[in-house]
Amino acid sequence: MNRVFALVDCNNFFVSCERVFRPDLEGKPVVVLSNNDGCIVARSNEAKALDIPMGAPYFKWKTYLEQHHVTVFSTNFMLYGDLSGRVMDVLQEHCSSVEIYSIDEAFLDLTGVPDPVAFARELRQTVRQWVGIPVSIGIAPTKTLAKVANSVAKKQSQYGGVCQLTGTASDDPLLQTFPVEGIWGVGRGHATTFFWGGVESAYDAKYVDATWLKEKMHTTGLRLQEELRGRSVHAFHAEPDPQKSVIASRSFGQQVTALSDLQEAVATFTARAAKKLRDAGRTTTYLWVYICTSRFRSTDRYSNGIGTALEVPTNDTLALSARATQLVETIYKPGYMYQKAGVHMLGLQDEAREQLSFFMPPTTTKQKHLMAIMDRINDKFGERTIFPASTGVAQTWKVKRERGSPAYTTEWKEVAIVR
DNA sequence: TCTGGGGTCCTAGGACCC
DNA sequence: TCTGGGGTCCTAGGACCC
Repeated sequence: MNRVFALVDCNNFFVSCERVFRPDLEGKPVVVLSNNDGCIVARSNEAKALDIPMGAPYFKWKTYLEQHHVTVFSTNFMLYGDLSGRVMDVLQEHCSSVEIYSIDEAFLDLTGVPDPVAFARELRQTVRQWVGIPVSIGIAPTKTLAKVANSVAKKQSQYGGVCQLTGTASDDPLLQTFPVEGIWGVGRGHATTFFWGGVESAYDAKYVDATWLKEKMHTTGLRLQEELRGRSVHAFHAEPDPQKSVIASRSFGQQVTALSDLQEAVATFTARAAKKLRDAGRTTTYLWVYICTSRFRSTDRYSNGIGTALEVPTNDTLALSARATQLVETIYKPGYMYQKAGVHMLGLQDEAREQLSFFMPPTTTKQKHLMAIMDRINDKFGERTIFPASTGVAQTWKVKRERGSPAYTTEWKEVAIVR
């Protein structure tokens, strides 16, 4: 039996989240900035109509935004995460098989649903009513086609937010109008390859010679084509795979030069990543640290990273911070204006599967207990209520966030007040 | 002055072993 | 002086995603 997938995608998600609490901004241009107020990462349709590009640096567009009375928000991840959870709850309530794909997207397995389009229309209404977030839904026998259908549903109002593709030749007229670079999995590199091969539309990619495709894009290309032809290659994962890595990194609010500042920042990011590990019940076996100057400056650039395999898998903040600050010291070069630092933890394992080493003692019960207490306090009273001294007190490198909306749903002191 | 952050997957190439 | 080939594991880096 043919599978039927749906892709539910929130429209302009971060902007829609802000509008839930600012209904006066409905119909008006709104953008949301990335961390550090660096880039524009979400735009309302009205902002898109003003030709404000995705990823544009804020400082370059500030004047233009003011001139056109665009409302600007700093990023508010607590709010977006919370509303995302509420959207996913609604989806899970109406469908038994949901794969959460990102903060604003989920695949549903609608195989066996008698009228998927009618189902999707109703679901769309429900999410809008219950959570206040508008969504678009694409339906198809493969994930790639569901993505295409979703994109069409979002951009062409005559579809009313729901579009279905079948995986047969009846898709072809629509695929002819769909640019190849809009396909899921086609980025800049593959788009260039397609361009030189004369492949312009999704239709062209569907019927292009498979030998050529394999030579140029290897299995990635072949899989993409299979999916466009209606044969499902990308499996549906109702249960998420265990996470394989965690990253914590930030650009600094202002550039720093001192080793001690970098170590403080790296210790802070390490603490954040280690907390993620503990929350997920995972440990890490490999720690990687990097520091770099701004990639936009033309001179005096420096970037370097270094990693180390850990003798004993751990998620202990103190142990990891100590290693991380040592590593920073080995790659630090004085005289540079550092802009960013980060920590990657790789080779994650299940916490329960503790491996003993001949050379090092296992993480002691005492250390685990300390971490548990620290987490409990910080979960209850807010991040960094208590923290290791290595992560610093002044944090001169801390991010900038000048136009933030309140944490309406996750902080009692900031809940919306009805007048 | 000011340009995001967190992930996954794939491939190439080196090290090492037999 | 002559100097193989195949397999596996690891890491780095590219490409892509949201």
